Amino acid sequence: MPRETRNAPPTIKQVAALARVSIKTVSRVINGAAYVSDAARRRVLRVIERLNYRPNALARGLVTRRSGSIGLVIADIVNPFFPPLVRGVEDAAAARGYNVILCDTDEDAARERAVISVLLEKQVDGLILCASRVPSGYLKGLADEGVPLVLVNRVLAHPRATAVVVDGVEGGRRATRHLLDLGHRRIAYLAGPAGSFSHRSRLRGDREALAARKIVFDPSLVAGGIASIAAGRQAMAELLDLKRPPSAVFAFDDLMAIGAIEEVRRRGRRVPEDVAIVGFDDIDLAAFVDPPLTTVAQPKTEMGRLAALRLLEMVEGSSPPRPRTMTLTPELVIRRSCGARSIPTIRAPGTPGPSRKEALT
Amino acid sequence: MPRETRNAPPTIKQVAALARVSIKTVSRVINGAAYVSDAARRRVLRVIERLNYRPNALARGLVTRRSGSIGLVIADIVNPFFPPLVRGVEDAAAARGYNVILCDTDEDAARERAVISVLLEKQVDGLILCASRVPSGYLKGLADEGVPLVLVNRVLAHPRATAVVVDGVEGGRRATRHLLDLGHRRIAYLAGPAGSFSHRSRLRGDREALAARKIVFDPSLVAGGIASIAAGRQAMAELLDLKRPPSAVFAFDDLMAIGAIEEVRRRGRRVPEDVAIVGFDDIDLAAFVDPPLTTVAQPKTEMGRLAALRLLEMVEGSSPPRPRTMTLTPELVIRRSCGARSIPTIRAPGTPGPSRKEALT
DNA sequence: CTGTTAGCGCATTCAC
DNA sequence: GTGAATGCGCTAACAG
Repeated sequence: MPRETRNAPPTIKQVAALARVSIKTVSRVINGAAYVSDAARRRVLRVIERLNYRPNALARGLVTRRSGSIGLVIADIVNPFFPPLVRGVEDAAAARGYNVILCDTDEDAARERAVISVLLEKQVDGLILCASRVPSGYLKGLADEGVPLVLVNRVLAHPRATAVVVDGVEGGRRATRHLLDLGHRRIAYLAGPAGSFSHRSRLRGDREALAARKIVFDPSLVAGGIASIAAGRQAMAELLDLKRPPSAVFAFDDLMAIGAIEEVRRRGRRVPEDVAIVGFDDIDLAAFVDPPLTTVAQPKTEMGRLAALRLLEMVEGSSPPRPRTMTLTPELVIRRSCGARSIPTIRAPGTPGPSRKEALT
Repeated sequence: MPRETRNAPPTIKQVAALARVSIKTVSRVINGAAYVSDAARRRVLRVIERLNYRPNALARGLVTRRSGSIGLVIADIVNPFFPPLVRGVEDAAAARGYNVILCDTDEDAARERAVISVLLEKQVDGLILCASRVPSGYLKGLADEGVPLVLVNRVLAHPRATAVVVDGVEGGRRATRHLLDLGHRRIAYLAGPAGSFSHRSRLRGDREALAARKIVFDPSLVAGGIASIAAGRQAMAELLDLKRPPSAVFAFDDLMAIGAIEEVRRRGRRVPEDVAIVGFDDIDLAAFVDPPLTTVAQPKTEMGRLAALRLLEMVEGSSPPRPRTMTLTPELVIRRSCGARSIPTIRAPGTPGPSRKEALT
């Protein structure tokens, strides 16, 4: 029997009345705690069933100071890097009875602050921040307030903040070293967003690998600044227009690497014969582009899972889990965009999963 | 000055005290409504700033009966079909001040019921259900309760339910007709999940197109049942093992189509020369696989946007918007997996955007 | 094992 | 223009 407006949902009071018990008893059977006589419990359950009663989580949260929701802040769910990560946190959260409120920022610091603010008003029990672009001071302020906080791929020097990062420096080193091992000497870097912590560390790894081989870093071999296919294409174009174009490029992420491949081929040149390309992330697409992309894989789902697990430890436990920063080591996945001896079949996306290593902070 | 535990956040009461006004006045300046003297407002604002006060949305929701959150239920965020859709609803929701709580069901009806239940406990203001697998009766029950409900790619005969669907029958017709126009007569169908409404309509479109050309539908030319690359590969294998294998296949979605391409090539045969393949969805990957996939495009972001807009109309307005079912027409994107005269350059993903048509219900 | 009494933080009648 | 009182639906002490 449909009615005109949203029906007033049944309350715990009505359930109690119909079951002829006190409110508290109903509360007890709902929360499973304490002892309730079997008879009473059965009556209550029957009424709950009949009324289709659902406890109001807002009311509950108001008193318990727990909303049962966590906030997940990412750059953009359409960026293929994020779905696996989101899924990882969702699954871990759901397993412990939490929901996730998802917010995209497009890497805009102002929007990030705004969504964090709203999330906090909604009384989320904690926050997972990916691709965070707000100043450290702001983040420390949150941590000082006592907001459980987990950062992904960014660290924060604060006793109450926690992070899950994959070692971007090492990833950059491995990428560039791979190119060096293949004989390349003019290796370009397709830069990610200037404000990005990941970008900085990958670039650092790149320079370290170069330095280790006594190759001087050439700043003219850096182009880009936005992580997208289009930007990768554009940056590659600039590089190709150089008097002495690079023979290889290490891209901030797979999206840029794919754009770079497109641009190289658009000009009638070949990958990897004319230009070798390494990406970063190992998004699903990477295995399917032509040629399949050699890339530094991040364990995305695992990162999400770990971030959620650590966050919930902070929420439910007392002190932040140790080590405060959990560092995972990324792995080079060799496919065909570099001309190295490649594995025979296309690697199924997400199969091997990079190794994991914890580092103290 | 960090403390050990989460600080007790400031309340409206403290703000009122420090600003030397009543609670109500604070409430007024926060909600922007009613008149407040400039002096009082300024004082309040200053205190809010100083205390870093954030109104407690749970408490507010308890009294207003509005949580400011909507529930978004999808199959799996890792399936490339969903991110653009999710982004569409997120953006539309954010623009009106709503957050979205995301839940994956993996197309499991029991899990779907469970997440819906939790979402309702959290007092979401409405629900967007994609890839819904629960019985219609259950959905009608929700609608009867007065829960604002928008279904995506599924319809529900109920005066208070609303839907955004892309015409799967027409999509199927276009896909198969395209193959027929290319001269194919043995056209297989890679089936999606049996419980899927999208699957049923696409299959129907396929059969209608066949019938229109007086071709008898051959049930042995149907394989599959799961929407994934692996399942597509598997199903294609079965088809290829037939005494009389098909010369073309229409796949339930792009993932299956990509799996099919892989299997065909694994056997040393070519796409489209030996087997022509059409997919459905136009996920980003489709433009990048080799050969680029001809597919029936769904306007994913737009679907999400419309779903959110309609939901919020129901939430904030009185009656469900008309037409109750909004039908979008999908468009065939011709690339190279069918051997048709294809467009010269790779179509940038998501560029043209299928046409839109509303249909009354 | 069970009921009674207080609020949680806020918005909302009313008066003033 | 503003304030005091009431309750949203629920949990948490405490008795009993």
